[in-house]
Amino acid sequence: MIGMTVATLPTSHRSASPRRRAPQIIEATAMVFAERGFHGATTQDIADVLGIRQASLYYYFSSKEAALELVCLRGVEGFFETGKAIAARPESAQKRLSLLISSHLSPMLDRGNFVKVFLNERQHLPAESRRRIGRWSRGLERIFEQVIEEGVAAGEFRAGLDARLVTLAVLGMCNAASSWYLKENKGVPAIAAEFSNLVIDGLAIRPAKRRPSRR
Amino acid sequence: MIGMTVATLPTSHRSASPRRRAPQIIEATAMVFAERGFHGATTQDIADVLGIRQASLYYYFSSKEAALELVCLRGVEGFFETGKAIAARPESAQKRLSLLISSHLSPMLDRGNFVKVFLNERQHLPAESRRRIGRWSRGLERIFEQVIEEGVAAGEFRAGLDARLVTLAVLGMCNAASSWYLKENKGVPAIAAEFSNLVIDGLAIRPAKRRPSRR
DNA sequence: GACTTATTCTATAGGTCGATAGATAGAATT
DNA sequence: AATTCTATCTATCGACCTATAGAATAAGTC
Repeated sequence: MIGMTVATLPTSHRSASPRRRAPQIIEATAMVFAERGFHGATTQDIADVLGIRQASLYYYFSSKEAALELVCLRGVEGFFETGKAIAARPESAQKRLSLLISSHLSPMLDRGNFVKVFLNERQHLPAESRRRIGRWSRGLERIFEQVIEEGVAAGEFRAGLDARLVTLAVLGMCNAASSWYLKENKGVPAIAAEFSNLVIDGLAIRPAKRRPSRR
Repeated sequence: MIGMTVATLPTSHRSASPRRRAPQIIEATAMVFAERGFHGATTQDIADVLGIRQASLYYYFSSKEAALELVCLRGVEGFFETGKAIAARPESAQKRLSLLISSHLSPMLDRGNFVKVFLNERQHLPAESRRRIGRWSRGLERIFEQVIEEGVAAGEFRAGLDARLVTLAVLGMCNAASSWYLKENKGVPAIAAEFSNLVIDGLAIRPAKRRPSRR
């Protein structure tokens, strides 16, 4: 009664744990979708990776599209919430934008395939979930946009910049990382640092950085 | 004899002009591939756009993959040559990088679908043409990388930056435009200008560019 | 107007893929 | 030991899709 095995919290009311392998199945699905694209991948490909029969997959998802939805959801979860939390911090826009970039890149590390599938294959989701996820996506864009606008208002960033275009630039830059992260041998922190420097300070050398040393 | 119709230059030695509609067919193909992806699109979809029968397409290309190759080739042609010419100019690295960005964005205007298909679907090309096109792609990356390195060597750009990461950032930023160019209502020159400013100068206000206003 | 070439059509073969149905083996529960 | 549940299997259906073959039409050309 005190709990013999570690994790047997009675999820509902009976039996052990259904679909124990679900995480593994979805991981393999993400990998295959990332590699070949949704329509380019077959359920047979996924089954091969797992060493089970094609039909057995349907114990874990009801359709190929449903599997895509699962993968995409794990590809986006957290982004918005984290972004919102960062944007609300009482720090400078520069600092917050750096943090946004960094937090946008870090999921590449442990869920790169999920993110990649979300970015490249979300267009193939059934209409309803595509719209739902699209709404989320626009929300994240707005977070970036707002921080940038606040930076302008606070006198930190150049006046006259197009916050929308800058947002699209920064997101495009970060999202592209999903396509080369595995090939290039760069750590997420290094990428985040380089991107932040680029976005905040640009490439050109500053005449004077931390101390307007006079003159 | 002086030329009744406008364009009847005798292409080889006999008859009129074979495959007159080829440009139109390839355009429709690019559009459909851009919209649904290579595997998501069917040859029937393409035929529907053109108002002809599915089988009639095979008068213009020998296979669906061959059609993809045609589209991808038109999606990349010119990029490398133009880039090389710009890199060789006797101007500052700043100026050349700006020009590279601008020329990398401009094909979005008239061949957006081709570029988009190249960027998103080239992975589905048959092995040989994929490698060939991949080699080209790496060449363009090297052009950006070199201009950036030259900028560092010339003292125009920050020392210590990772030219590879900056290249990937800039290309990612530019390439992303292919996915939002039609939705957003921004002209190519405006995008190019904003991106150049971002990359060269960053977002932050310069402490003192031309006149250190005091303090 | 007969001939030739260019373009599109009809019909269909052949293959692949997603999905369903029902059986089975093993584990857990009673 | 009997029963229930979990996970996977075998077998297969129907739909869809690429590609081919060959007929039919359109558009000049002699």
